[in-house]
Amino acid sequence: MVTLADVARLAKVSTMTVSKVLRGTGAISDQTKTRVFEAADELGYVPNRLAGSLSTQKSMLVAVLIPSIADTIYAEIISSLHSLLDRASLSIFIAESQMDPEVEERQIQELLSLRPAFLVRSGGIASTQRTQLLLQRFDVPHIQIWDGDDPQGQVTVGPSHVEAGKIAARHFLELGLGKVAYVGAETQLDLCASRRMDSFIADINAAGALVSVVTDPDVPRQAESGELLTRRLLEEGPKVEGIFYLNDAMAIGGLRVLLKAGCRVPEDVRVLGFNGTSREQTINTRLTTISTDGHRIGEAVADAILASVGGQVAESHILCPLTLDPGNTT
Amino acid sequence: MVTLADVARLAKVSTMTVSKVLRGTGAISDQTKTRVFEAADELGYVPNRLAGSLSTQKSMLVAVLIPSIADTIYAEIISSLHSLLDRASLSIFIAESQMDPEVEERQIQELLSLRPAFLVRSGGIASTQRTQLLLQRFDVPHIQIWDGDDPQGQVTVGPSHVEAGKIAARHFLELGLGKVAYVGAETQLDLCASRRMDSFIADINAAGALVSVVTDPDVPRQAESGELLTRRLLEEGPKVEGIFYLNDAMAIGGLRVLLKAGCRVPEDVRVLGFNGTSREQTINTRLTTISTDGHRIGEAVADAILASVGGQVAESHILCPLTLDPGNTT
DNA sequence: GATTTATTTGTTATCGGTAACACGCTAGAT
DNA sequence: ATCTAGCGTGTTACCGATAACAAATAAATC
Repeated sequence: MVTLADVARLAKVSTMTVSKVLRGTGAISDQTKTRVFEAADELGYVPNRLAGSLSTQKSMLVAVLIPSIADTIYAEIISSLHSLLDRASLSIFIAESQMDPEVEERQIQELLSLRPAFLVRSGGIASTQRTQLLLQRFDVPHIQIWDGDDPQGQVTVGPSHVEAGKIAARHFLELGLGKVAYVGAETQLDLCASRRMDSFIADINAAGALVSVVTDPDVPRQAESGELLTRRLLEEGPKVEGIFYLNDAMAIGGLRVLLKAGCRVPEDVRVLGFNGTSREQTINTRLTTISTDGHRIGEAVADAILASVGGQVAESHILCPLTLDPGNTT
Repeated sequence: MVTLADVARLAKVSTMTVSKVLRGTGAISDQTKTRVFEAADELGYVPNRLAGSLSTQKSMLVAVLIPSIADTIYAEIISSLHSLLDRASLSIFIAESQMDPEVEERQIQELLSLRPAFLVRSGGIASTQRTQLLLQRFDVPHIQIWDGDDPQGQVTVGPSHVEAGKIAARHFLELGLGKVAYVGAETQLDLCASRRMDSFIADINAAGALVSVVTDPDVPRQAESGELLTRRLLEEGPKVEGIFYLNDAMAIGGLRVLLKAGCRVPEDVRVLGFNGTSREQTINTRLTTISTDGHRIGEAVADAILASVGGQVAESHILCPLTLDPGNTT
């Protein structure tokens, strides 16, 4: 492996000089500069950032902890984050928490062991005591994404899920619906989904329009669960005019069941999802949903990181707008 | 920041002893073990892997370079890869090449500067000379994913895109179609897509069934481009009975245009995509497509990495199966 | 009780880079 | 000619860990 010393030897200077030349610091004559560059080039030298970071005590690494990389919203966020951090030579390493506080704790420990310059983590999870202690002790600049409701003095970027529930409720009430249901899945661990549900239910209830809440802590948040629980809802009996689902995947599952059962959508039943379907995938039926722009979150996070690395303190609480994304199911 | 020395001081032993205890190496009495553990716990010590890696000359880092994180297939691969590498305390670094050889070169350099123990990169891209030189020089164990056609002595995991084209052609021919078209987009940089196209065209041509090839190097591979190019295809005149698209997004765009134009699908025109739509998102119309299981690729990659880190050499060329994923558009 | 052997712990050097400062040299001021 | 600046380059110490070996302590053997 080629090291600074190798380059120094070839260029007949000290390692320090090479270090200075390659980083563009200090005063170096043009003559030695070119000699060093040539030597580095000839040897194909690539600096060892592990050593560099250890020495400078700053790492150029950004740690990202999210529930799941396969989740489009997070993939989107990371993608735009990457392209913006790239220019500043900040590298991204990722870990999945799977929405589990215990896993989160372990992963944060792993991530911190690389001494990142910044930590991005998804909020909306009930972190363990130790996790909080760890973050406090390490005092890594960090930002919490996705959960815009619960700043608690943290730097936060994300939408308000309370507002999402309210938007959904308002939408149904403005359509004049009097019989509305909510369909969810396991939400003990997902504080954001819980908040959407609670605020939705509260507003619908206040209007006297709530007929049913179908949730099951033992089913995953997938299309199949949407099918299952919607079937359960239909069996329960009460006529329903509008259903708000935990997410788009479940809403699509629900849609399938409703259509198969002969319900007309949106004439008989309106269906509303949350965050997930992409316009790219829409052929005929487009699910009406409430969504946030992941790229926007990515940008806000990148801004905060670049500010922090530059020694400044970022704006503390950025609320991302939610939009009712009209389809043809409501 | 808490260091080994801090723990050692508190436990009244040397740093070496602490190091041994925490890594479980060497012979240490139970007595000191507990003292050390307690001290580490009390201080909330998290080892510094930068320092550790520098010392041991092995990094426990896995670098991943893919065209785009937002692409579901890669997100899927990374997700399963992460869960499998997690147990071995291997961390994942990601970077996007955007299918651009120049960007790839820069990103590989960035990634190599972290001295990863393993490099995963997506193939199907015409790497620059310098990139190849760099990889050769560094001699990092690495695996090439996605492109299963072109081993070139490399360790490779992925589907054969030549075969994908053949599967598509066979499918159309078995349906008895005599007028078949291909619709693509910019593919100079994407060797895999080119291979699919070429082998598809060759086989369709051999059967005398090719009526049109519509590609445009200046449009991105999105649904909108599918719409645009399908419109162009329809305007061109020749009657078409089957269209194979570069990917699912474009196929879905095409579907929209075809349906709007009054074509019945699949009665009048059959539509076939490649890799992308998820069953989760399907409501009524499900695009027939050819796909590979990203999780399977992830597993194969994880196996190779774990073997490599364990000092073994992995199997060199794993061809992932492609399946014709039936929908209702062919 | 002396010697060997096993067990446990500590010392020193090193990984590849960088900060801080020291040194040598040339050039202009006196 | 001597002194001082300032530029260019090198020295030394350290970042936080670990490998390899040395030392100290305890246990076992004769």
